[in-house]
Amino acid sequence: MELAVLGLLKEKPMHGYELKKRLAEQLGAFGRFSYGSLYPTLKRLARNGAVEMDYAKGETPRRQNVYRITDAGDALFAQLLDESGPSVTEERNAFMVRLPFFRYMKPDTRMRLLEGRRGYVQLRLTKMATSMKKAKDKVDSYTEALERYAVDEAEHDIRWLDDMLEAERRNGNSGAPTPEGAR
Amino acid sequence: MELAVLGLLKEKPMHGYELKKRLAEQLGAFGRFSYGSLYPTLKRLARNGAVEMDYAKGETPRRQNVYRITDAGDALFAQLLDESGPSVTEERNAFMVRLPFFRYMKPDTRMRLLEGRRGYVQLRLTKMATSMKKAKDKVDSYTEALERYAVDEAEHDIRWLDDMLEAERRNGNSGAPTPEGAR
DNA sequence: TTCGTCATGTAATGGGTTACATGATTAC
DNA sequence: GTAATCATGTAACCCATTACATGACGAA
Repeated sequence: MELAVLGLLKEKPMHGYELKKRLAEQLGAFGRFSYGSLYPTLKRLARNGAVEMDYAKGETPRRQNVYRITDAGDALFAQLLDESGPSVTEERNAFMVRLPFFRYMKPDTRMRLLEGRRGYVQLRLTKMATSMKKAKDKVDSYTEALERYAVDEAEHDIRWLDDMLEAERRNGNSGAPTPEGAR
Repeated sequence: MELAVLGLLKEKPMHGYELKKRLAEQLGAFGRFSYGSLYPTLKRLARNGAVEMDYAKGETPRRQNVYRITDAGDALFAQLLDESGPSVTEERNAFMVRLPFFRYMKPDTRMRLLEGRRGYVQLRLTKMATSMKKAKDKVDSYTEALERYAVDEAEHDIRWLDDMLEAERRNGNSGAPTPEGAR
């Protein structure tokens, strides 16, 4: 959430309501963003100096409370992008929420995430194949539908990730040095 | 989490470790289940009398602490399945986690969920189409990839849900009465 | 004897969810 | 005038995440 808010504010200053709309529009498929978490997040970020409001301190206008990202906010955002650990590659939503901000990443962070996600999805696919062979015929139609869904999605994801990886290598010049034995 | 644990325990009594493995196997693609939430959940369920352990009270054996669902647990499970509100149709993972337990639902609860989810996905699809037309050409390739992913998924989901709905109507005899004008 | 995996938990921390509460402005 | 939507927040409650801590058992 913090990350998404900072990323959107990097584009341009906005007030909470607008932020909420942008979040719903762009990331609505990969997470829910309610006022109950948005405003506290904004408050927290303001407390830490990552964002600032444009109205004179002291007053609390009821309307259009615009937030602007600060240098500290920029730094925090960069750090959040860079620190992305296993939870980002293992949770689809966490991964997807970062996608619109890939352009702010260093090329090798991008590669790390894409490859990390691909590896994870591939691993899941293997595990699913194994466990489905074991439990074969013993599942009802709903579980079967779930399994089919999960397998289809994993295969689709891998194709999709491969496309992105290829595009990344084509123009991006990766960031990873040429592999050892490849000269 | 509670729901998933109860659902698995309905199949047969299990200890925590086994439960964790089953969760990872069947639902790993739609949520992460760690010991840090599993054991507290089990504890909570035990406190509320929804599950019971098989060892003599007082002792705490270090090994194979088997949990069994009680009648109260059955009731709680049924209630959780039936109460599924908007969050279940709006959050893919919440929906998917329920899928293996559809067979325990009343036919009309099943229909409600399937139709609810379909409606929600359809709505998202429409909204995405609108907002993409507005922001056309102004998005970078990563955002574009995200949008394509979201649209593809939504379309796939609708086909998948339609298949399930059709199957449901074919044999299930729905539970919904024949529509008014259809005689 | 050491590695993997079986097996069970706790503690702190933090953040999300739901529901509530309020009021201005715009369009019909 | 009234409904929709713009706009901002708070409070309580709960639960998930992460990291930590421990130890037995089986196989190599």
